[in-house]
Amino acid sequence: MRVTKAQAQANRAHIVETASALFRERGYDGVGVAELMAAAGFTHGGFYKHFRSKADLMAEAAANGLSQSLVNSAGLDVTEFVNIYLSRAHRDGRDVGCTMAALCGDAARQSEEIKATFADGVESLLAALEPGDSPGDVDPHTVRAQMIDMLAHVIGAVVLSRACPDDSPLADEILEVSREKILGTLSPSQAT
Amino acid sequence: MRVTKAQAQANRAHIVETASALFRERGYDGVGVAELMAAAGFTHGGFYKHFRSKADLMAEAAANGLSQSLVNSAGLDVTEFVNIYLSRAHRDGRDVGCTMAALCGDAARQSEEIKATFADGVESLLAALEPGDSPGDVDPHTVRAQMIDMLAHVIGAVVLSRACPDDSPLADEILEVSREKILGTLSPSQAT
DNA sequence: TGTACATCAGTGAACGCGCGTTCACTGATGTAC
DNA sequence: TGTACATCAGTGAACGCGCGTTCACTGATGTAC
Repeated sequence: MRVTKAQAQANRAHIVETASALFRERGYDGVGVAELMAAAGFTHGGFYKHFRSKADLMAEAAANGLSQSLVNSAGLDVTEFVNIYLSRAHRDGRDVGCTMAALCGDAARQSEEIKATFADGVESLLAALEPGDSPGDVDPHTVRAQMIDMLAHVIGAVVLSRACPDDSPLADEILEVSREKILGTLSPSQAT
Repeated sequence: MRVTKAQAQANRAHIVETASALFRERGYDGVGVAELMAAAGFTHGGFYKHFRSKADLMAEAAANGLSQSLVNSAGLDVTEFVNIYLSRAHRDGRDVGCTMAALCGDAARQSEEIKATFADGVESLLAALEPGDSPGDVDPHTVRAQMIDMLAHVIGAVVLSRACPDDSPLADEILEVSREKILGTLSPSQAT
């Protein structure tokens, strides 16, 4: 039953990606090792040939998910980013969506290692986004503040919207209202 | 070992409050029935004399915690609310802080009943806060939109800040930047 | 290039443990007369 | 008001179950000669 080195490496990566999606959908406590390995197409025993513990995988899955978000949004104009982030599709697609939005509530209760991974994810995302056509303020300090605030804002809107019942008017209202307000903050003309 | 009807009722309320604090601190999956009852000063067997299941208690604890937030912030001017909400003290005191900020990430994966409880909590909070000295727009629709957006915004800031390592500069930066931005949005003069 | 042996990714049963829940029991409270 | 009995909040042992983790085993891959 031995497998090629390359194949083993690919299998490992596949497990990490499967875990990343499952954790986003059900939370760290909501997915067991056995279920996870089954979802990835393996039996659970082999898990410890790849990872020292479930906690190790959690950290790796977080890093993987965060860098995935990075890839998805690198070079995106802030306006595009906000529109995608606050779409119903993103809110309803937890497993393929932003790891921060899906797991930052859980991350707060996890190890310092995982929290550090999240903090790194925030910094990377800030660096990857294009500030867009801001008014005259190209002061890096101001731009960074604006980006941090924007990120907290969109995450809050998605997280709060997800906490409402499926198909509830309030869930959609939160998304729509926040999108308008945030875009208004970003564009040169201070629209409402 | 029987106990006065009034005492039993008080014990029940005490269990709900203990649960509300513990769930906020560790999440719904992070606290077991036995540990919870011990924290409230009882043995675990008696739990089912008060609640049909752990899920039932979760819903009740959520409702209790949300109405607690309501009491704490009823009649508060929005500016005061934001200042308190985005304080380090609130971020670091999960167990005594806002249930929405502590558990909305978890709520998204729970029953529709719990989600409905959260949605009700949002509506109640919106009704309880004083809009403050907004410019000229006393249009209820506009005020409501502003309040929803503000709520998503502060929750996002707290949740994201909590996902960063303890005492990390970024955690504090998120809080400070967001506070400035949000207060700027609320006050008549559009400060940065 | 071919043969002999070591390696190790993957398998599936088993481990101890803590979970949510049930149950027989206790004894003070509540109720009926 | 006093007595006899039913109720039921709280106790603590026990239940089945799924969890994270360990282990002996398999057999194709990798390596040494």
